[in-house]
Amino acid sequence: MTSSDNEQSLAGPGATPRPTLAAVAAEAGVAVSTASLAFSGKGPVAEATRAAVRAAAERVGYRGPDPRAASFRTGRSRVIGVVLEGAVQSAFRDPVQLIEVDAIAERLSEVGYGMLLLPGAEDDALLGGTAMDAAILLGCSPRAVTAARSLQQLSLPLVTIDGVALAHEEDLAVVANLGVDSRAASAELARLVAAAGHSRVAMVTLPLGEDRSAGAFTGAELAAMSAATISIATERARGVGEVFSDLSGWMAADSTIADGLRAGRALLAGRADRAGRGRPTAVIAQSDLLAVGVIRAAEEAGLRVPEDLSVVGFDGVVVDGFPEGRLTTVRQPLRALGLAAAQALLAELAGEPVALPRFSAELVPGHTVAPPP
Amino acid sequence: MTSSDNEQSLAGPGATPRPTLAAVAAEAGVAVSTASLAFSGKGPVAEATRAAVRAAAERVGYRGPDPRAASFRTGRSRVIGVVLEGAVQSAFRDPVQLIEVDAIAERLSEVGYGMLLLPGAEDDALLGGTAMDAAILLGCSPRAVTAARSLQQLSLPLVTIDGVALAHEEDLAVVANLGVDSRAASAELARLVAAAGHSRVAMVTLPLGEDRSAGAFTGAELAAMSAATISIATERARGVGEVFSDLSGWMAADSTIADGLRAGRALLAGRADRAGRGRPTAVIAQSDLLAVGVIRAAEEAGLRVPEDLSVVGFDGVVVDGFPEGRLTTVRQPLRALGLAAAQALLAELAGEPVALPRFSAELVPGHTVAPPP
DNA sequence: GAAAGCTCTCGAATCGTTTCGATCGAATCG
DNA sequence: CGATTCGATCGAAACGATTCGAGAGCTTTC
Repeated sequence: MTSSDNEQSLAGPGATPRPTLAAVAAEAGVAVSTASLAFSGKGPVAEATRAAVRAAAERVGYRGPDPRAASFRTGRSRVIGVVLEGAVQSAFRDPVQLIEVDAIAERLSEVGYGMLLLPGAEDDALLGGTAMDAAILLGCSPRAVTAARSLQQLSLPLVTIDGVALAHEEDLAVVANLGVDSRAASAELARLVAAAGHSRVAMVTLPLGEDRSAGAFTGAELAAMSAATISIATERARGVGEVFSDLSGWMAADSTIADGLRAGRALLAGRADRAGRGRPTAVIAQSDLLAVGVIRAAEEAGLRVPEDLSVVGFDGVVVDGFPEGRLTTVRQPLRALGLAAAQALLAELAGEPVALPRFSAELVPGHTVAPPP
Repeated sequence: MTSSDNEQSLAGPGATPRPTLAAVAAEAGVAVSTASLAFSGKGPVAEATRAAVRAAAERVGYRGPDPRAASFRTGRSRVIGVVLEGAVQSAFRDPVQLIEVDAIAERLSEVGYGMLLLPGAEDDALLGGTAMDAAILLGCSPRAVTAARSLQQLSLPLVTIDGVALAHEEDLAVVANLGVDSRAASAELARLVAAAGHSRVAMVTLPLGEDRSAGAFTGAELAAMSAATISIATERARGVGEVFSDLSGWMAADSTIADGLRAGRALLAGRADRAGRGRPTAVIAQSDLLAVGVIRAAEEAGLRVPEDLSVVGFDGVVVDGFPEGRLTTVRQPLRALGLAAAQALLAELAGEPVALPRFSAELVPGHTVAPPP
């Protein structure tokens, strides 16, 4: 093929109008209502009639009910919206969201539902402008709260994953807020680090609030931010805080290896940190990607992991180019979370009670924690 | 938040029905048709009336026309489908598709269109079951051809990106087949490698056909496969073939760093390849991810790039953890391709002529090619 | 043999919006 | 001042499916 076959599609005037159920009914010599019943297999229809309708449909080239008409009549469009935190690109650079969305798509397509991907843009016009039956919100940015309100006004069933900020909005009636107990899982990891004997520990966090600018923080600064905001990052920080108080560290702008590398370089630079302590012997990162970045920084600095530096992550995802199972982390049941989110909405739409399992993170011991040198 | 607040949404019986335009019209004391005109801003409506209608809408809590009803009436649902090759996860692990989809989403959301993500599953039920106005097909798997036929039957405008296989299906009337000239770009890279003096060159290809099992191939095998199939991989192989005939190499199962690493290990194992030649001095990889994997394999084997081994890629994407601009490759205008695909469909839907720019790949010289040792 | 109970089919209403043609009043023009 | 035009508004007709209640033709039962 060459660059761009500017092939004018001349489908305009010659386009045959899509055959309707009325045409099928006429062809089969039955009423439209009967044709509908026969085709959908809902009502009591004689086998002969059913066959006749099917044959007629075949003859006139009927390919099933027009989804637009059907969704108008039934009030259901068989589409579920997934509101991302930001652009598609940034959302899907993160394996966590990627796995969740994949699981959602999988479950939805099993039952013939479509997935409408909604970049969490500033503009909520899309939310009201396209038909959907329910929505899943990923993450817990302030934007998600806005989106949730808009969607709520349209009285759409809502489910969030990791929507900690939304869970605290009293007036939002949400079907479910899914997610593991980030705080407990973080505490568990922190205890593991403490048990190995570390005391000079630094933390690499996800963005703590709206402000996405990266940089170092002291324990006091972290405490102030944690008090003011509710987010996944502050939840996890609180968990670590149960074990290590007054931790300083670095806030990353995003959950990427590159950000982790930057964080690692800053933390391992050798000079004392802003609180006056020496180089940390352990780093608690709030995501696996960040942790891998920190490990890369350690290697750059000639430090061995875990002999010279212990590192833990969070999420339990497979990081490209990093041996699976090596990193000490906790594994979130991301696929299960995605499936459950989809399932919860499908049940809600079907009018069935929504039964939600409990989700918990599982410790992955790995090989990146050892006693301090 | 704890694991799973099983918060029963009791919105069922108490749910207020969505206010309709009729309610607004009644409140404002005008006809429904006038209310529609006033609200949409289409017809000639007196300023006073418009204001009255807006005020009435505000009072009754009208939040714009029901998208289902509107799309039923107009026959447009303001949704465009994007058919992926496989699961969401595998499609979006590839930065190439990720950037394209991101660009599509961006353009669509600018004009208030939604993006329906359709995993290219075996089942085409979804394609006919949910309302969309047009579709974009990514990649050129055999599955895409099937999907294209289904969508064509629904007389939906179609655009492909890198749909070389589809471009050769005579009976498919497609608005546009977008993509750079992969063959020419590959030839350009191959000439660059040849100019550096290489003759023992191996190729790492993307899956050549339906068969996705990885493994080594000889020149003859490659020729046979190229003759039998049309795909991005065979196109690029042909381009390289213009410069180096009878190239052997390795077919990767997927465009990932891990697959590139595997390929590199196999090719650099030191023993002669199946055609009896020694270790290659240059590797032409069909994607940047594969190329980075090969470079990692070279490092593992203690080879320096480019001093001991030259490596080129394809795509021009930023690979996490690899310095931007270092890899010798060609850059595809991926964002532009995505934007153009969306734009082409929007124009087609608007009945405007579709003007497509020419897309060409741009050589990124990089620093991974040098004369053979 | 009539009443009751089936199974199958049908007609009609309905969903909420957009759009087309008609109408009505006021302003413009000759 | 009457004829014409134009802008603003309205009523009604779609769009295509689903669904409900009614009824037609059976068979079963007393």
